[in-house]
Formats: sequence, structure tokens, C-alpha cells
Amino acid sequence: MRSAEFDRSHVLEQAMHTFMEHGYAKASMQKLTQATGLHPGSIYCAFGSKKGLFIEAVSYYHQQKLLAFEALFSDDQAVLSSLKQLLANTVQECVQNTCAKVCLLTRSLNEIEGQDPEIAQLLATNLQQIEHSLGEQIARAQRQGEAISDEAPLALARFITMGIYGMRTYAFTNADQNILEQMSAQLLRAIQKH
Amino acid sequence: MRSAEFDRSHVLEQAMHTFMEHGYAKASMQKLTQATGLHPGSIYCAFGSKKGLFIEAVSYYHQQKLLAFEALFSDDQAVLSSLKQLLANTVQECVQNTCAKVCLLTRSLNEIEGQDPEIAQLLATNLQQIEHSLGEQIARAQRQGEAISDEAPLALARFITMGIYGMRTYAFTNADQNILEQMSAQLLRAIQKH
DNA sequence: AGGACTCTTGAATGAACATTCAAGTATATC
DNA sequence: GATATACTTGAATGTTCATTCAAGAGTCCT
Repeated sequence: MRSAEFDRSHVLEQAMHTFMEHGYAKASMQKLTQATGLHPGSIYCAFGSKKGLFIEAVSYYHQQKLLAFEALFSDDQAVLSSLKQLLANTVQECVQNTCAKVCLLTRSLNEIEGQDPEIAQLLATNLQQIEHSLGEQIARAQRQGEAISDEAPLALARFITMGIYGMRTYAFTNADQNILEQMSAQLLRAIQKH
Repeated sequence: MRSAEFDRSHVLEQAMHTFMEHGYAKASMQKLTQATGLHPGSIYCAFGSKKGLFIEAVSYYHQQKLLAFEALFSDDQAVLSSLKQLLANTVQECVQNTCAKVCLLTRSLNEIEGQDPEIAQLLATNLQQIEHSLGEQIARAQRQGEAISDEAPLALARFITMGIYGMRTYAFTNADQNILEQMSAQLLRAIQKH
């Protein structure tokens, strides 16, 4: 026996950054071997293929986003203020000048469309899971009497989710923090009671 | 002298469809020659490169969208009803099962990020032009006393634009017509007077 | 210490890619 | 109809790509 010499999390972290920076197609194996420090053979041994590595990197990204979401929406805090923070964090990501400005899930979903149904399905499922969690939080806000619209919580969650997707694409045309903050405020207002 | 044997508009139309279906990177010259009926040499003679062909195909797409926009927002009609129709048309595109479901501009913008600043700039400029036209229409609606929020027309136009971008990405996760129509209604409500 | 097992290495492989160009072909002008 | 001037053709080019694999090296067990 002999255990693998590399730290799987660290490799996935680097691969994730490479895919975020270059997209799926343009993240060549050469870039991936440089970023991860692994040789081609090791990547194929550990992940099977470039696609396999991508799928694990996506899952790694998704896991991180889920954890951040759960940390943000802790039970002892108003849902609306957590939501406001979620949008503020998204804006902060969008105005970065690093690969952190992109959402690996939404960017890859746009790229992969019509190419690989298996990857598209994985991305969609991951995004829907976050949307679903958001729906639960909005339902909680309604139960707790926060000043939120009495529409179906899932409809409100979808609307916010769509808004975040839209902001991410919008930021590629104009990564102006003030504009993105104004959009966040408009989104929040749209789901509040008035 | 001898005039070109192919119809430039027809070639751009076919190239546009190929880029919409496969994205920029995966639309290989082989697929492009098959779709357009042109041989590689002819494409390079007429458009310089794959990138040159893409840029012209994007401009062709943009031109079409601008014409459709102007036809929709004719002067003798309430802006809000044209806007409603614009969103309904977008939903119809999103639920198609053909390449017509994607917006070449937003999809390419997501794909190209961090790869080719020249193309990114072109896409952003084209998208901003439509956003700007929408802003003018919203200003007109305000002047004509339609039941629309009295926020800055550009801010409202940005919000709708963002919403459309969001719906397009959302549709990749769940192309349900009812859901997309509900989102459209939520977007419209958010910019109306209340 | 020796042998068995497994992981690592990185050059080699073949496919797919964008691009070029010399030969071929059609048109226009005189 | 001859010549010049384009446009068309598609095989060839060189590059880049994902992937493989045989040789090498490390680790564990007896």
C-alpha cells in the first residue's frame, strides 16, 4: 500500500479556480496540471478525465456555497437582513477583478448548454438546491411576520435567484458597484410588503 | 471582376445559428463550413478568421434584435404593453427547444469572460445599446403618465435588463413557461407605481 | 532486507483544431 | 475569343488538445 501524495481538497480548490478563470473548454489539461501541480497521469488516475475533475470541482464549489449560505441564514437573525447580506456579498464578488467574480455554476451552465446534458443537469440541480434553501428561509420569514410579500415562498425565492443570475451577467457588461447595489435594493423591495 | 457567389446575409444567418447552438469555442470551423456551405478558404477570404466571422455574426444578431425592439416599441402604443410583450417574447424564446432559446450576446458574454477583451467589449456595448433604448422608452412612459415608478428611467431599464439576463440563465435550470411568465409579471410589478 | 503493491512521472499518441495556399474555375472586358 | 482578374476549392500544415502507458519510485508487510 501507498497513500496518495496530494491533498485532494487542495487540488480541487486549484482546479476550481482554473475552471472559474478560463471556463470549461479553455481550461486545458496543461493549465490544470500547472495549477494543481499534478501530472496528467495523476489527474486521470484520481478523477478519470477532465470532465470528472470538472464535476468534482463543481461539487466542491457548490459545497462551499452551501456552507456559506447556511452560515449566513442562522436561525437567530432576521431573514431579510441575511438576504440583504447575501446580495451584498454577491455584489462584492461581481466587482472583484479576480476569477472570484464569476459563479462557476451559472457561467458553466451558459457555456455547456447544448453540449453535455450530464453536466448541465448537475449544474441545474446544484443551483436548484440553493434556490430551494432560499425558499425555506423565505417561508420562515413569512411565519415570523417579517415585512415580506405573502406570495408563495418558492415564487419569491425564484425571483431573487433570477435576480442574482441577472446581476452576474449584468456585471460582465458593467461591473459598477453602485449600480449593482441599486439592483439589489430594487430586488429586495420587490419582495417586501408594501 | 467576378462577384462573390454566396449571399452574405444568408451565411451570417447560418453562422449565427451555429454559434448559438454550440457556443463560440465549440463551433468548429468544420461545423461552420457545413452550416454556411462555404469552404474554409472562402470564410477566411470574406471574414478574415473565425473570430472575424463571429464578430459579424454577433453584429447581425444584434441588428435583428434592435429591429425587433423598435418594431415592438412603436410610438402609438403604451410602453408598458410593449414591455409586457417584450418579456412574453423572451419567455417564448427561452422555452423553445432549438438554438433560438439562447441569447447569443449573453451566452457568449458568459463564455468569453477572461478570454478575449475585444469580443467582451463588443458584446457589452451591444447589450448596453438595447438597455439604453429601453431607458428611453421608460422615460417616455413616465412623461406620458403611465403607471410606472418615478425612479430614474435608466435605473428601471437596468432592472428589467438584469431581469431578462436572469430569466435566460434561469431557463437553463428550469425552462417552465409558467414559472418564467410569473417572473415576468413580478419584474413588471416591481417597476410599476403602487 | 526483500518482495509486492501502488502511486507518480512525463514523453508519446492520435485526434481535432484553425488556418493557409497553390491550383482550378468562373466572369468581365476588350 | 483571348486575356486578366477575381473568387472557389479542399488538401496540406502546424499547433494544441485530451488521453494513455510503460518505466520509475515510494511505501508497507513479512
